[in-house]
Amino acid sequence: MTSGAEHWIAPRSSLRPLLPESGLRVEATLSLNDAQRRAVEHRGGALLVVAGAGSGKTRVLAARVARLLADGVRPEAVLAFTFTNRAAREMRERIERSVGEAARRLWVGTFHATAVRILRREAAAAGIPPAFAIYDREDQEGLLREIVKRLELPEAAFRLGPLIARIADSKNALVTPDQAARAAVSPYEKQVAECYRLYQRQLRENGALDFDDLIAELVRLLLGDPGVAKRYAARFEHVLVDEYQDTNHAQFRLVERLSRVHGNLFVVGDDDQSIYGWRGADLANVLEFETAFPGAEVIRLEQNYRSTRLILEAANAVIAHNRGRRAKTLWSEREEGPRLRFVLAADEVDEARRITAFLDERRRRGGRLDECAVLYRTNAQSRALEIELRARSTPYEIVGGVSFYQRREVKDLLAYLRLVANPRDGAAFWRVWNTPRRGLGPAVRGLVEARMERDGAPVEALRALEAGGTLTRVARAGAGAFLEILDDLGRHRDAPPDRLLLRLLERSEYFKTLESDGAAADDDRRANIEELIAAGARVAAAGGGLLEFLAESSLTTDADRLAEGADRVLLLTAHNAKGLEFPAVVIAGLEEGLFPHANAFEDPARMEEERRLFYVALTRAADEVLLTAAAYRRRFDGARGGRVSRFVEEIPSTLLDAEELVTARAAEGEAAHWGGDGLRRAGSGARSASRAPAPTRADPHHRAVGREVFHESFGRGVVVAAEGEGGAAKFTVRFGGSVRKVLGRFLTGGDDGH
DNA sequence: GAGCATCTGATTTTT
DNA sequence: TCAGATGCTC
Repeated sequence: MTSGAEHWIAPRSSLRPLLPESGLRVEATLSLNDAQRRAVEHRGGALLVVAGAGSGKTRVLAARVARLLADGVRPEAVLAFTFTNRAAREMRERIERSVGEAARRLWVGTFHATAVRILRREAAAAGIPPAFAIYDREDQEGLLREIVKRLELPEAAFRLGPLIARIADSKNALVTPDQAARAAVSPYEKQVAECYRLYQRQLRENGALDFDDLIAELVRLLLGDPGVAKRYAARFEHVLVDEYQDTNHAQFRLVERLSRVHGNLFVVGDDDQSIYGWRGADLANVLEFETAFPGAEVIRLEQNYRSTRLILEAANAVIAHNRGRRAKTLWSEREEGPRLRFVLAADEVDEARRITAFLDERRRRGGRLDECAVLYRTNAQSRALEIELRARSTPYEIVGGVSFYQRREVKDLLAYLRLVANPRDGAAFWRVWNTPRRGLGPAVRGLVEARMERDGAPVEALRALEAGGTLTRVARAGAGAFLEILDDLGRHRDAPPDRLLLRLLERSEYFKTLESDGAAADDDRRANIEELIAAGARVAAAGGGLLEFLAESSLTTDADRLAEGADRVLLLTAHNAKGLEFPAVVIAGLEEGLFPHANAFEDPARMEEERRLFYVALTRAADEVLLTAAAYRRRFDGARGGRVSRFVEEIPSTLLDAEELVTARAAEGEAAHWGGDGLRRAGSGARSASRAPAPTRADPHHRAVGREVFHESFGRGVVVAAEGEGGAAKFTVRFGGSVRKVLGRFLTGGDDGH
């Protein structure tokens, strides 16, 4: 088990960090600056390292661990928490480079992976099945959908998303269903608490834990079982935490419990990079570190080794607008570098075009695509970019979105394996009991559910029904076929996961279901299945089995699958970009309502988090930054125009090279009409004056785009888009700082075509 | 029970 | 715009 467990915490060999920092090749401790060295050589006790962006925190963490080992600390006495597998992998690799083999015996992993590792060992004490399933978002939704239905709650008021978020909040705060019920005041809160209670019962019956349970159950175990708690706290002489600003209350308690015997707690964090408040991250863990751990010391790392001075200045200026932070100012010894560029595009298509043009231009200067990343606030923004990049044959790779392990075919196959590991896993059972089709539907489902009252596991309930005489001939045959597959797999449960998958494919004739779909989609699916098999083989090669494979599939995200080598631009959310760096960074969609997102408008604390997110995005850049916004953007509910993001305005104009979309008409000398709030800076940049006319498109209506028009109440404006014919024609017009959709007949001037 | 048409809600971020 | 859920028909 131990060697297997190592695997899913450890890196997959084919993956490498995207861009090793330049100082990396130098032997770790040789090149440390004074503050870094003080951190690495800290005598022990609690230490908070406030590490600004690009200040070499990963290096410090790795050097710290290497130092501990050099001082004679046993590797298995060192526990290091990270938030992403990528960070865990990187840390382990760095340590391995300086200390070699011993690094493998360290406990380095994400909070969740480490929690799984401990919970599997201590399942009996924790009162959970050792082969517990790990439920993802989809599984959670499945359970809660049933519960909302059963309680006959109004679906509109009890949407799954907010419901899951509330339950997660409770778990992150270590609040049990009972406590939630007692604390509930409003009828709504009471019903949420009831959902939570039933949900938790369902999880138990399924032998499953959700993500938040992994941490919460471990904390509960450590708090409730002094024996176990003492064993682990005594074992880990040194506890380290990366990205400490992202810890929530449950994680704080976990860290606090585990470090209490030896008191050697080494945490690294940057309050300015806290971007997971919505996931329960509590900035107080950083801001009040010395209170929580009396006698704790604090060391600041403020020298940035990544970005040019201008980029850093811009980032400092923006983040200075936040109040709740530990004051610090990053500085760099690097050159000044070019100014940051800002482009206002007409719409998201134009924006994508400008970004592609930027990439092309950079390539002409000799740059490589894999030095570039396009960052955005929401995954949906990738679509317009993709279309344009594809049209221009510019290679790209999207990180995030629908991840590999969420693909239908992958989840289907994994559901079979989940059932082999844990027959009580209802979510997995209902997912595949009739996939591929075998004549089992709602009628039989009712029978199975009734029978489950007695037999518990759905697999056993179905078996009982099949053996009995109640099923129709078709259903009976279907049930028999399904059970046969599960039994067969069960007999080979100890086989390597890839063998198990191959056996499953053969038995279930899963490929046959693919043939009914379109050929292209089929090829995709086949490729995914092959990749899944390869993943299984990798786990097997590392000594892991079924459980390790399933854990890996649950705890691995798309961001962890970044491969190096290919020369392509990376498309990813700002959240996903944390911890990465690139010579050139594009931040797209810088509009009020998008970045910062509209949901943060009413809440100053959330607005500060948006700003931190922008700060994170900006500080990913080493040499070059392009900021883009679209005057109007198509959304699922129609066209929407906005103002340029306040974050752009917070960058001192001396650092900004503002290149704006100027219409054909305006180029003749009336650029002022684009001068809305965020756009006032026309002319501050060297190349702002004469841009090409607004983009033309095949659609004839777009002849109006770029025209200057007049509206009775809104005044003068410029058309950014048009649709419809004649009197029904609608125009999207930018009036000063705002963009509105208006009917053509209310417009005058320059509008000859309609 | 399967397959098709229609409707609806979603888009904030993820271990 | 689109994917998934729901409802209807065979």
